[in-house]
Amino acid sequence: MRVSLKDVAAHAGVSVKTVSNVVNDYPYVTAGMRERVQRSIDELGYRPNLTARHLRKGRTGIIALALPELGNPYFAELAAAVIDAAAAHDYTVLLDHTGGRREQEILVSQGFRARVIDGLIMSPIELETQDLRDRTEDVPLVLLGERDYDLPYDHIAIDNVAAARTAVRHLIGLGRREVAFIGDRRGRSEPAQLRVRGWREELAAAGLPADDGLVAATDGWGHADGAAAMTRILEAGRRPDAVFAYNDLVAIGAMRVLHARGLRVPEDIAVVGFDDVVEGRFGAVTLTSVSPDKEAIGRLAVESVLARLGGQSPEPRRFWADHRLAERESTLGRGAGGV
Amino acid sequence: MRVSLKDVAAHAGVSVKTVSNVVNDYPYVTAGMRERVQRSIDELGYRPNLTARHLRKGRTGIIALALPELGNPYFAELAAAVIDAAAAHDYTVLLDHTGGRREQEILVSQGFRARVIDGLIMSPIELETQDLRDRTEDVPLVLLGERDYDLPYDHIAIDNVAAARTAVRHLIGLGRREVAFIGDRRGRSEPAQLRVRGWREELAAAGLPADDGLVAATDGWGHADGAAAMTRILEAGRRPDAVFAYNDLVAIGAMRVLHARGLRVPEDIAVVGFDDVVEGRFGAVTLTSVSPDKEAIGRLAVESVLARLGGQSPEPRRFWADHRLAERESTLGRGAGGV
DNA sequence: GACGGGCTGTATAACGTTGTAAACTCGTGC
DNA sequence: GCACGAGTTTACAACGTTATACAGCCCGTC
Repeated sequence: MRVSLKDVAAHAGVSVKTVSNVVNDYPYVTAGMRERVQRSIDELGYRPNLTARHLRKGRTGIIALALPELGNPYFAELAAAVIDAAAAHDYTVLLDHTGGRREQEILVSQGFRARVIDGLIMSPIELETQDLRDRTEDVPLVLLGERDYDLPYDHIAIDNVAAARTAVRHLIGLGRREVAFIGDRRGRSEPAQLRVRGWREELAAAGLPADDGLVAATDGWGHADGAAAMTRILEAGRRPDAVFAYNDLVAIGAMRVLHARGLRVPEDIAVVGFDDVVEGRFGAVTLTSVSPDKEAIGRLAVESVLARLGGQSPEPRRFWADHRLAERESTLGRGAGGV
Repeated sequence: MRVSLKDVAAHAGVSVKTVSNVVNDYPYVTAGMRERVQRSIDELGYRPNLTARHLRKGRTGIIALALPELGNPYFAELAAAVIDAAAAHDYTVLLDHTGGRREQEILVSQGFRARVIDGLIMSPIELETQDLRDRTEDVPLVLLGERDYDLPYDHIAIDNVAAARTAVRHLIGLGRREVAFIGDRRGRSEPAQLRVRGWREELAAAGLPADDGLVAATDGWGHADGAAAMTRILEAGRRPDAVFAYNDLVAIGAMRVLHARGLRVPEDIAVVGFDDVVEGRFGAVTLTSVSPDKEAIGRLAVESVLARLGGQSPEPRRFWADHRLAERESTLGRGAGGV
């Protein structure tokens, strides 16, 4: 069995609480006593049992981060940001993946990790407002990604409509007139809808028609989905001169198809992605992408969830993280580009 | 405050233990009693406190997985495999990232998560044998990735030398004679050394010289490292006809440079990567790669660590997971290829 | 020289759960 | 009518920790 406070106390000939005091840097311990206890601690190799400590304290020091897809580097990079932000507050992150499936998202939001976590940060894909309304769990929850949940939860997002408009404006600025959108999900995803809306608004602002034949829906948001959607557009006889993709993976999948069919990026078709993942910086054609401030998102998420730990319920807030457009070869006009 | 067994017991007018028995499906509970207690549980919305349960039971139901880099899709995909395998045993995975830094790896192996996890699966990069010998923590540890630690820990790996030989043999089979290796780390990484050894052995077996000028060291194993190393080789005036990269990211970074300099893959230079990440299947030129059986690795890792949970210490074992060569365009010979 | 007050250390009781063992409730057999 | 045992429920202790409250001690003060 392992060494507990009791063992150390016996070894040093003091009370359990005194050892605890030394461990916790309680001020009223004489130097001599501190040293004597410390020696026993070192000798026996004592290390505190966090489970017990947290049972007593009511906190575990762990927050969960539920993401739809670890394989998507955007989420991996976001996870790194959250982990770092949590570490700055001495918190550890328990990573979950939901696969973006509603079933699983409900389970997680209902806290099937019951009581082992202090808070939950979740990036939902299919979760519905009603699912959250039904939530009984009292562990603080913070949502990532823009959704119009009208619910008392903090929310960290970037302005998807504005970001999409930035991307489309950039394409139009290159002289493109037929801009396709790849990665809609037929109403099952709010972020996708918002990006489509931004696409539509910006086209309208430029006096261009928003052609629904150029909006391609996908099942998921991986490389293969982008490739399939691009193929579908081309085989329908359409030949847009620009593509705005839901995310970088979709964009890269689409570019793969363009390349395979001999269409040049950006000369024939310019492409803009979303997320600014590292992968987009190393293809044969580097990818222009909307770049959300992942560090800010991670930091805000951790801070929001920790702020609610005390049990206080401040007004639910919506935080907007910044984004910018990282311009690269896939939309190269007269110059610019690079990594 | 939250609902505890005590509250439910009071509400139902029974003892705490009876409620516990109902919760745990203890067989000797009458149907009537079970129903009555269950009603109270539902009414009060009771949910067990895992911290307390685990303090009592000595297990937390959590295993940690320490990986060097979440941003590398190989590790993300591996993590998914581990999470799935753990879920099959009702275990949850706590994900750590060490950044591949020795300092951090030591910390993790020494269990700074002290007592909150039942076991640890770790994929070390810089960790030394001595660091593990100094390990005092008694949480079961399983190592991923091939290292020649002569230590009593289970080990899951693929045969790196054999895998590297397969890759190089494939290149030689295409008629290539000058095969570069990109991604050595000057003795600081055992897997890299083993892959270099495989490269060397296979060249020797084919009667070809192993030219050290064609072995490029890198600082890390990301896209940028591959790009930098490839640039160095070319600027040294070398022009190999094939490249075997430490992993896919390095390979993709190298291909980016080749493309930028107008060298064609595979016509001028064939490329083989390692890990078979999804990203490699969607570049302009799809990437041939050594494909480790990630599901098997995840499953074996979880099973090994759980097997040691009881405190028994069976002989440390070394498990070999399978690998195969996934052939794609970057080594296209006379036919073949595809996704 | 008794008294008050700041400094140290300790005994005890929790936190919420489950294992152990004992106690209670029946129906059955003699 | 009573012992017996199988079935059911309970009291208690324990997991390892920390909060609370208190008991000494030393010191300076009146």
